[in-house]
This record gives sequence, structure tokens and C-alpha cells, in this order.
Amino acid sequence: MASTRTTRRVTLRDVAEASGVSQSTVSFVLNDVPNQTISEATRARVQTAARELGYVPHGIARALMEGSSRIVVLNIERNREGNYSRNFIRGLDKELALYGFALLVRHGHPSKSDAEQIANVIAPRAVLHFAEAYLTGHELEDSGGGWKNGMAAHVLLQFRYLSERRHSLIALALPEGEPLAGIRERFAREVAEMLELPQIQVLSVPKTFEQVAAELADFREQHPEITAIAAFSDFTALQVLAGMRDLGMSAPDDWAVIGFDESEYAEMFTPKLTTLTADAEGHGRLAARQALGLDTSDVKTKIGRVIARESA
Amino acid sequence: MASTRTTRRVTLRDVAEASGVSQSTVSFVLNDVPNQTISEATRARVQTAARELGYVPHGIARALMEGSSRIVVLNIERNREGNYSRNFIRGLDKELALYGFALLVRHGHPSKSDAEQIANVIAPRAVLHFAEAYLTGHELEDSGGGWKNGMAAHVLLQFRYLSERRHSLIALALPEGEPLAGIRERFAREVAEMLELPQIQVLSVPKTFEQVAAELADFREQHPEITAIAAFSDFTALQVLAGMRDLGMSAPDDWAVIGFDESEYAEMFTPKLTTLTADAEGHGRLAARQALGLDTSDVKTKIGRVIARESA
DNA sequence: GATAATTACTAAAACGCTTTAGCACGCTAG
DNA sequence: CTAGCGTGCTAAAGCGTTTTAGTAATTATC
Repeated sequence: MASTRTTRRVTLRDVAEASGVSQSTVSFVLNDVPNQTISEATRARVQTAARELGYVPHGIARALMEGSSRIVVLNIERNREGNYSRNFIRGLDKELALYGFALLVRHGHPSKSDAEQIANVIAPRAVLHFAEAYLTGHELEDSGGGWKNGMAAHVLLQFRYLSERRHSLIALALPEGEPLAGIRERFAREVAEMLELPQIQVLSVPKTFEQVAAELADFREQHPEITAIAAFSDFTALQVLAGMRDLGMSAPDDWAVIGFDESEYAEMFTPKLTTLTADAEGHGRLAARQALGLDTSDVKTKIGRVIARESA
Repeated sequence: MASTRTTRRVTLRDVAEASGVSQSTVSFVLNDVPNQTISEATRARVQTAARELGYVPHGIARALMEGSSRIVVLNIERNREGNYSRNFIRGLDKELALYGFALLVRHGHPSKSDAEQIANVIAPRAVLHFAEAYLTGHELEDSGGGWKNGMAAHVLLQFRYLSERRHSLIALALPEGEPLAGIRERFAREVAEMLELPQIQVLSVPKTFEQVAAELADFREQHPEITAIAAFSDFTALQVLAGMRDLGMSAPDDWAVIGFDESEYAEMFTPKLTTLTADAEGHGRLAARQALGLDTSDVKTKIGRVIARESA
């Protein structure tokens, strides 16, 4: 039992007293401060004392000194729920924990005052935005006929899968008002060019479900040549599938539909949605190291893969 | 332009100097400390100075003094995504912000060391667990033949809706391994008694979709009298619906199915899922005030309601 | 007219840590 | 023999608050 009375914090001073050195020395030892010459004997004594007393550094005090706390904030929009973001968060969280940092997730669109409040209350080391973090670090990494990672790679997987199934006239289904839609489209065009596919079309999918079928009907009329749809996410893909059903169309015959993100709803749908997995956790780890300003070269991320089901 | 050189923090001391009083006085004024006699004139002077200099209290320093930071942590399990939790978080966040607190959301199951790390890094004022917070404050509030709020009220809405449609032999669909399943079942039994319905049955829905149909077939065989299913969540409800489809059953004829939480997938499904809305944001506000130890009596939460669609 | 109470403030300690400056010692270089 | 340097440490300042204890001046009490 380490505690004497009501559990009082074990402080640096306690460790110092127990090991017969000054606070500074304890701090130097415990933080492995470079350019400090401290004998092995003292080092060992301090470490033992710290362990025995069960010393844990007080993050708040440390933050006061250092100017910022060991917290990283991730802002994430309301509509970004799903496997990808969940695993991304998990990876981010785990990797940050390795370095003594904690992840603070904020949901919804952060207002300016909101962000300021956070900054003043906890002084985080870094503030991430999911949409940006998702892209960062997975720039177009051309490694022999493709991209290894990230959004561009995901589009590549979708298109390649579709083109292997003899689809060349492909439309990209993007959610209306999606901030990332622009960049996805850009990647899609690059990918199409790389695979020597004809020019792609863009289908903008309304947010409210009632309007989806009408939009789809319009699109079909304007682009009767299209045979396949690569969707922004599984949700978008399922919206398309549901809209098609209302129009009496069926996948993959009328349109082959492929999603992205392995939603748990994908296989419950009729037809079962063909979709993509991605190493979101790996991307999260990457983002963590980037946020901390660490070397990212040794983080290995796995390439995504297609989960072939019925819709394409 | 308030800043002189590179933006240095405006501290209490700066305000003190500017208004010609001591730091203590500034602190007393700005925090409205009771039992301190400070003249109106001084008060005004300090406040003006603070405003003009753009003083914002440094949360970290404050936390060091107060022993904990103005942060509330919410732990939420991975599988609790959906409208309800989203809005709950939103309400919690908003309400906490009103009192200068920030919400820190942690996803996944917090391990012990995880929780300790958080405690040491940021010393939060309170730590909430979604599953518990969801129940807290919505105890059975019997107010004239029903419950006003919370889980019990939601079950009541489901059962009442079903019984109005001449269903009296009802099964409760609970996700396998759901920690909250037990309490939901207890509430369901109480509600059934209240509505003078026969004893309810429980259908345990497997996590992996492949096993759902088999489980459903089993259940149908054992309880052929059942005509309606009240599900734990929309996800569970959709699992049931998808399983029924695989068995060649259809809703609402074979079983009437009602969900809970107004998932965005509910109306994309065939048949469209009948479900429930709840004032999750209100419940979040309630939880916030509870966490801060404030009076909760003036938080008004709205009663949930049924969104009738096709499945029931 | 002396004592007590109230008003209006201030000084300084404390929270627990990091970090700079510096001290004492022994050793080497010139 | 002295200056300079590396080693192994310590003292103390400082981060920005809150809060306790105290002080000086004024007002009330008998």
C-alpha cells in the first residue's frame, strides 16, 4: 500500500526526498534530459524511488511549464461516422498514447469561439481536422503504377475493380455539400486517365433521401451510357442503391455500384453492397506522428482491398 | 491592436498593472468571488482593463490551482454510433460550454491504464460513461400513466404503438453482448405489465450478420405466436429485417418491426423501418448539468415520438 | 473616547513541474 | 601553477492562477 492517509499525490519532491537528491535531478532523470551528466548510480536510485512511490507526473503542472498540454484535439464533422473514421480515431488515439498524449475528439463543426475556448481551457499541443488529416500523409505516392495509400488509392481500387469487370463508363457519386468532394473528383480524374478510361461523370447525391430517386432518374436520362457508379462512401452507395430500387433499376445489371468503407449496413442491404476496406487505423497512426512532428517513415500502412459482394 | 510584439499572453498581472490594483483583486473581481468587499469603482476599472487587454484566463494555470481542469470526459463504446449518441454528445457539449467546460470524447473501451493516463494528463472534472449517463436522470418518472423520459419511456412508446396496431405478443430484439440489454429487458417487462400485455419474449440478435437468419428461424419455431418485434436500436431492427428477408418473411405481415433512433438508413431499407425519435440532445444537457453537480430541474426534455413507416 | 467591526484592498504562499544558472570538485593543458 | 573544462549535481526562478492571512483606514458600538 503506497498511500499513507487519504491518497495524496506523489510529487517530484517526494521522489527527491526519498532518493536523497534535488527535484531538478529527479526531473532530469525521469525525463531523460539530454546534456545532463548524472551518474548511473543516482539514475538508478531515482528510478527505483519513483517506481516504488508510484510517481506519475502531473500533466497539468507540466503543461503550465511547457506552455501546452499533452493533448491533441481532433475535430470531426457530424456526418463523418463510419468504419473509416472510427478506426482512424482508434489509430490516432493508440499512437498518441504511446507518447503520453491523449486524444480529445470534438464532434460537430467547431466555431471560432469554440476553438478558442478549447485552446484556453486545455492548451492542446495540436489541433487536427479529420478531413485534412485524412489526406495528409497520403499524398499521391506513386509506387509502380498506383498509389500506396489514401484517397487517391481508394479511388484507384474502385475504378480498377470496375474496369476489370468490363465497366469503362463510370460515374462518381458524391454527396451534395461534401467538402471533400472536390478533391475526390480530382483524384478520380487522374485515376481515370491512368487507367485509360473515358472521361468520368459526376452524380451529386442529395442529402435527403426523398430527392435521391428523382436525381438518379435525371442522371440516367442525361448519361444513358454510364454502367457503373463509384461512390464516395458506403452511405452514398446505399442511397444510390435505394434510389435505384425506387426506380425499378437493379444492381449490378443496370448500374454496378461500389462503395467505400465497409459499413455494417452494406451486407444487410439488397443487393449486398460491394465495397472497400482501408487501413484507417494505420492512417490514424500516421496522422498522430505527423501531429507530434515525429518521423513517419517507419509507419507501415496496409493497402486497401475490395470486398466483392453483389452490387458490382 | 492589443498585442505589442509577438502575441504574449495577457495575464492577470497585466490586468492588475493596467488597473492599478493587485492580482488578487483582479481575480476576485473577475471570478465574482463571494464575501469579498470590493468597491464598484474598482470593479468597473478592473473589468474594463480586462476587456481592453483581451484577457482570457489560462485554463491550465487555473487547473493547477483548482486541482482539476474544466474538462468533462465522455467515454463511449465503439458500437454506439447513431443519431442518439450524436445528439446526446451535442447536447452535452453545448451545455458544458455554457459553464466554461469542454467535452472530451474518448472512443472505445477505456482500459484502466488509459483512464489513468487521461486523469494524469488533463485531470478532468468528471468522467462520464455513455451507457450510464444515458440512464441517469431518466429514472422512471411516472407522470400520469407513463414515463416522461429515457429508456423506459422509449420502450413504452414502442409497445404502445405496437399494441395500438393490435399486436400483443411482442418480442424484444436485443443485441448479443450488449451491456444495456439487461436493463432494457427489465423496463420492457414493466412496460408490458403496465399495458397489460402478455409476457414478452427476448430475441438475441447475433453480431455477425451471417448468423442472424438462422437465429431468427430458431426463434420463429420456438415462439410462433409472436407477431411483433421491438428492437433495441435501428441497427438491430435492420438486422432483423434483413434476416427476415433471407427467410422469405416480410414486415409488417409476418412480424411488425419497430426500431429506435431514427437512423439515416431506416428509410433506405425495404421495407422502410418504423422507428422512434428521442430528445437525445436534451438528455445530453441533463447529463451535463448532472456531471457539474448543478440543478437539473429546469432542463426540459421533449418526449420521444414514433416515426411510422412501413415495417410496423 | 476606546474597542470592535466592517470595508477595501494587498502580500505571499501554493499548485507541481521544467529549466537556467551556477557551484564544487577533480582533471588536463600550457 | 593557473586557467580551463568536464562531471555531477543543487538552488531557485518561473509558468498563471486561486486563496489565505493580514493590513490600514473607516465606521459603528457602548
